[in-house]
Amino acid sequence: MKLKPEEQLELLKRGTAEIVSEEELLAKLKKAHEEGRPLRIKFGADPSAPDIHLGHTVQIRKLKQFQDLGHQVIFIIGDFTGRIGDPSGQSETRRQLTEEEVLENAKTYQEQIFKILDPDKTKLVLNSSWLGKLTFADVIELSAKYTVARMLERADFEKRYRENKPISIHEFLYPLAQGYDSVAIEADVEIGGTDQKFNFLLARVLQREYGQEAQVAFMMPLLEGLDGVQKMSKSLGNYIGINEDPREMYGKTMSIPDELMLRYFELVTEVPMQEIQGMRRGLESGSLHPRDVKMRLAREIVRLYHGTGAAEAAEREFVSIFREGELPEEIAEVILSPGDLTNGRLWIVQLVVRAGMAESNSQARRLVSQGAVRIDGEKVTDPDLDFPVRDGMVLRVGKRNFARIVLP
RNA sequence: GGAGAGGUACCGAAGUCUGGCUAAACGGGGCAGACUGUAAAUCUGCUGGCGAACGCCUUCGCUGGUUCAAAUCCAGCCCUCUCCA
Repeated sequence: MKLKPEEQLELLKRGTAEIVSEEELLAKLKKAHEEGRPLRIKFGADPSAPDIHLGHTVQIRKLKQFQDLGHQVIFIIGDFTGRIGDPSGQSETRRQLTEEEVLENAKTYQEQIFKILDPDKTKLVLNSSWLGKLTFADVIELSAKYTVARMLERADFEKRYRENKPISIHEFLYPLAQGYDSVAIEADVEIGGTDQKFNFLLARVLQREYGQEAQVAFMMPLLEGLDGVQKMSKSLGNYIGINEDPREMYGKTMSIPDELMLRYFELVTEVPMQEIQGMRRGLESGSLHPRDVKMRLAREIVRLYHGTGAAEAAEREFVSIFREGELPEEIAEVILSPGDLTNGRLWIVQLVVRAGMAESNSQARRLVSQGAVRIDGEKVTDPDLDFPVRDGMVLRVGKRNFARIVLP
């Protein structure tokens, strides 16, 4: 596909938070077009978290878009910078990963990103391959190119400085190292979240210092997670992973706040903008039910990672469980051993724990007394009850946790 | 190097002077229930462990001490911040 630079720019602008600058990007696109060479699109990934979720895909899909327009993606695994730890708020210096771990993670990354990216237009590299070679003198030279005052412009540094929280010297090296990556690979464009703006801009300064043309900083919004407030992240547990089970994916999508639906459509699906605008109007006028729009969203998302069949199946099951109160088609089995039972009975609290639905007896006890526990649809509220166990009975805790109890 | 402030549960933050009534106020977050569309808003309950408990065990930076009793008093150590040099 060979689109005109102006048309490329128009497509690429979808969903972006900020581009520094559009003019520069257009100029680069034009130059690439004329010279018949692809732009080098940089993307840096954290080496320690190879579990890709929808939040990551906002950026990865953008990379894909560049690829579709004929450009080259340089996917950097930040194994070296990972040792420093991105100074985002309170994050601490991370444990240094072993080489094996890094390679293992890199492999996992590949498996996941190539669900979206085109392997032929993706170059996967480790930044230790150049950062690891810098001498102390090189590092001094590098750090001489930026000042403390400018470093403190970075929001989280500034905040911590103002709040009298510790900032370690080595944290200053992180943006420098990341910027040096751009120099090392001669990046034309760097894509990432808005939280990376400072680092991206710093890279521009460094590239010029090292005699290169500055990269375009291409910032995508950070996708809010299931809670609708905080950014999607694994540690907050508000994420939808692209490797998740279709049903989970579908269900999780249905639980996002309504206000986020259109944003999700724009950022994590391939639905054309025009259609999304149509949905917006439909929602505003009331001709579309928010629930139906969200179901479409859930379908789209599942389809991208599991295919149309799985998406439809997930939807059917969702409707049957949550609208019609049926049981899921597949229920995880919990196998009890004869020794667990006394006269064919098991303490209800212990049953919940054994099914992995509570971490302690106390927690399970609370769940029972709060009415969260059902067996074969019957609510059990007495935490002292010794329940007669039947093979194949279904335990339900809360809205979404099911287990089939199996006796050997 | 000197002076001062501080380290409390998932997070924030009281409590420390005047030891016990403190598994530790309050807020946030989380979980569960009601209502729903596994949405939002709202209301309610729970939010260290132990097969009842006003019972026992573990928990207020670490280690030790005083005491019948310590988050609270004492000593040493570790860590953070501020000001001075």
